[in-house]
Amino acid sequence: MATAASSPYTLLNPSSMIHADSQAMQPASPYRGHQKLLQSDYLQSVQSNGHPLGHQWASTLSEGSPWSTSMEQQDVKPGREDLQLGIIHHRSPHVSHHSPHHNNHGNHPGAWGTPVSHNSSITSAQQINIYSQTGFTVNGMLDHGGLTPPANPPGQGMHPGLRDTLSPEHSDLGGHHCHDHSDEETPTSDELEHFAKQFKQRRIKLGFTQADVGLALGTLYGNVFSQTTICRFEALQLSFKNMCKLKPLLNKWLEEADSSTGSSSSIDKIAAQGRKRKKRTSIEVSVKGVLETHFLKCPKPSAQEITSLADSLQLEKEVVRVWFCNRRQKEKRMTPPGELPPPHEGPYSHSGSAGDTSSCHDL
DNA sequence: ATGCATGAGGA
DNA sequence: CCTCATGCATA
Repeated sequence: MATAASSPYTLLNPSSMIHADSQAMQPASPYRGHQKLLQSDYLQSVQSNGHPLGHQWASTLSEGSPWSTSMEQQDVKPGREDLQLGIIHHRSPHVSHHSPHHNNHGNHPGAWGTPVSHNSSITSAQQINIYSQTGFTVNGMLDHGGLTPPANPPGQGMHPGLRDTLSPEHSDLGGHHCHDHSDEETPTSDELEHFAKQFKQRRIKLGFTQADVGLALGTLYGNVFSQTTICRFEALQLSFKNMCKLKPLLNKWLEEADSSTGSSSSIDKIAAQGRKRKKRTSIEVSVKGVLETHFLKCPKPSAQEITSLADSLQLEKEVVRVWFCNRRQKEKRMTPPGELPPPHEGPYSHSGSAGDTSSCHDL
């Protein structure tokens, strides 16, 4: 049960509540140009390492990483809200200094496929940093009754169109570069991985949960994050860009948490999104299998294919479409700490010929 | 920790 | 429609 007719929304027009407007319909290749490119992209990556994009994230097993096996740390919260009473008052003298060692795993810059050389997001992040440094600590910010508006949407400042195409040469455009900040330029995958690992450890050490951190970020910088996001960050399950964006924030939090051992987490409940969320549809394993099979054949099925697929699987079209979207995202993120090496071959059905139109057929 | 979902932005 | 960042709900 709980398949197609499980959602209460199914009673109505599934699309009536969403946005069933007739939008501009597009032929077939909306993105990178040609599907062929896409396909080769996928195939290439898969063939390269066995996993897409060939991210070598989990290649850091050199130093007995404590974050793999059975490291179970869920809720070790000593009482963050009541933390004002019996708090952990043991701050480490100096534990924060990462060794400037990098480049060891044969990792090349931009291992994530999309080397974002310079993100405006980073820049904006730095802006908020200085902003928050205006002079109030965690304790000092408790008077947020009036809610001091950071008044700056940090996450919105990034434009996905900044693809650096030139090498780091001495290109003088107009003579404008006068920034001498500490660092946080563009962390490498290696740095990110290390940071994530350290972050997790310290977080646990301090007795904070992932959710706590998410909320703290909100009170500190105005950007709330959920447990999910923090979790994904620690697990390196975000895109490179996303990781880069979050790192400065989390780093700042670390500093704060470290310095203010007697901090009081103020919980801000600004949740007011009266949005009815659709019940999570549970897709049966067998159905998932079918979907995965199709995904291997064609990661980006057309609307028509989705429709027919949904029909045969007795699922809503939206569900199937979303499933594919999520699947693609999953493939895109970096290799999870789980392990890499599946010596297997993913897609066993190579179209073979060189003159493949790269169009998904088969119906 | 993850699966399905929403939404903004983009071509 | 897609990608991408993010999160509720859940296993």
